[in-house]
Amino acid sequence: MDTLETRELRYFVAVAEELHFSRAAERLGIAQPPLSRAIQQLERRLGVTLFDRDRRGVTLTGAGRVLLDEARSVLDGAAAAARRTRRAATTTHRLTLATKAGSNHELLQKLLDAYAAEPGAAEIEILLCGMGDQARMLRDGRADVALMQRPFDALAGFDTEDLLTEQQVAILPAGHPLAARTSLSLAEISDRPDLPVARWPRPDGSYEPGPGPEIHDQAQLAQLIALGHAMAVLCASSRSWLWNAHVAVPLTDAPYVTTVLAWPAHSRSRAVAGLVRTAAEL
Amino acid sequence: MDTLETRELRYFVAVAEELHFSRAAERLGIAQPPLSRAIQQLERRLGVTLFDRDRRGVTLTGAGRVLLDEARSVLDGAAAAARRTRRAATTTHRLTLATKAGSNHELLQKLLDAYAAEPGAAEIEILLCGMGDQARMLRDGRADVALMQRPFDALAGFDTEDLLTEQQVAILPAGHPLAARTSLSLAEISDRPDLPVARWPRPDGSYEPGPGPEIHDQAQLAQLIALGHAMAVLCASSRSWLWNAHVAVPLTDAPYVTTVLAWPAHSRSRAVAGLVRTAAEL
DNA sequence: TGCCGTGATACCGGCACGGTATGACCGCTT
DNA sequence: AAGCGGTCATACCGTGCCGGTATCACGGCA
Repeated sequence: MDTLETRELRYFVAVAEELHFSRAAERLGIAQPPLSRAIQQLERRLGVTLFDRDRRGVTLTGAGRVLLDEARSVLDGAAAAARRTRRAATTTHRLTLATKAGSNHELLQKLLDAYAAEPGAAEIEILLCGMGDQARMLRDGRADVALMQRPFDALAGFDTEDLLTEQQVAILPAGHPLAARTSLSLAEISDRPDLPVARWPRPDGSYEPGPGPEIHDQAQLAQLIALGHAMAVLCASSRSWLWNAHVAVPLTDAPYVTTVLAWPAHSRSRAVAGLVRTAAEL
Repeated sequence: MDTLETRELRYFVAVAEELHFSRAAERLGIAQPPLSRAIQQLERRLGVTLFDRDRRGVTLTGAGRVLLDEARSVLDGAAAAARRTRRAATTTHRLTLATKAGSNHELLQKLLDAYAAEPGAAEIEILLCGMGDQARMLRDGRADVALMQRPFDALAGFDTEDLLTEQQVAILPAGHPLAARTSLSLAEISDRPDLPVARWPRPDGSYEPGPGPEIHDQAQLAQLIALGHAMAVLCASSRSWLWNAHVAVPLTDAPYVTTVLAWPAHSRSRAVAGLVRTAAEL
């Protein structure tokens, strides 16, 4: 059973994405004939036809679609392997922890303090990233561990340790009528024309349609809420960065949010294991 | 940023496992000098020394240990990619579901029935495997989805959908004094010389030391319990295969067991997605 | 029916991979 | 201390694969 070479997978992905041999070859910086040959060779080795070369164009077969997913995943893994190895060599005994900027400050502080007290603890570097970038950082080897939130972040492919489960709260401008309440339901805060819910960007950078303002970072969100132009739903620990002009009201029927420590599933790093152990004992 | 070739990774893993260039070369079926050269080349390309070539032998550096994990994971991924692609080509529109033999019969039946009723449902092949083999089957591409149990099975690296959470029960021989109870605690059933807890094999095939009998499959377990030679702790749905000579008593303080549907994290197969959707609606 | 554009084929050259021979170095033995 | 066995590195060479150029086969289109 001969194993696939990453060169073949790179070539295959290029063709599968372009659905055009000449353009794919150009993108790869090689000529078209060698590319055709490489793909044929790959198909022969697998014993599977990956493309239908119809007149009027090239299309993926079912097996081709499967291989496209798989190949991307393998190539990402290989790139991550190189990056992680390089990082391990240069920044010895150092962990990079990715976290959403500004969230879960107390929890992070507690984790770092507890870990620092461990014997043989590694230095920890904090990598602040925006909305859901932690998964990418973890996947491509720029970070060793990350703080993420269930059910918001995509945890697929990672190993996790639950750290903290908390209620969600509505963040309102202090003067608003709802701000006086001691608790709220989702129905009460949705579709209010006077106070729309702010919209975060999705992983691909787009926004889902809706009345609320599009926001990019927490500072902007804080400002908008303080001005009375929007409200937001966040987890309870966000209270730590609220202004005087903000009020947090618990939401009784919103799903609970669990903050987890996540790391690549196959990681066997001693330092990661140590951090996870202290996290589990928090 | 040049990407690693799987050939280099294969060579590296061989040397890292043997810690001996000549033996590794023999295992790879090549001569020693080309292997030395390939490793040097890899080290140059990464800009990282992976081995300490000390007198009295070769040892892995820290970065080398990292790369060993990563390389194994990438190679496994590449092998799985080939296998999944081949399977996709030969067994069109067919899903392979791995599950522990005999467990969760009702749940599986319900899932299969519900899925079969979906329009455009794929055929489903059931792959019965022993203790925790599902993870391997899923990882190496022999299965598309699996039924697994939290917290028993290692779910790292998979995407999951919770199906059913249930209590654990103690399975006792009908005549035993404890069998008359309506509930039990873990403390009450542990370390009983008259009725030891049966021991399952671990993933590596070994058994942890203890007084109970070593068992291999469910039939054997059922027999031993019926004979009054052992007891076992299982999840409540195991009741479906109990004999008349067995009694199941709920355990009040044992952790709950969640049966989940698991699939490779990066899978985007239409058929898997369909099965997951129906599973989520159960 | 030319013409363009597509992917496939034919052929060739360079280079990287693998093989053989040998070197450098170390530890062990006598 | 010198010889020996063992290990990895170096030197050198041949070959096979990869990639390039030229060209073919074929379909769509004016």
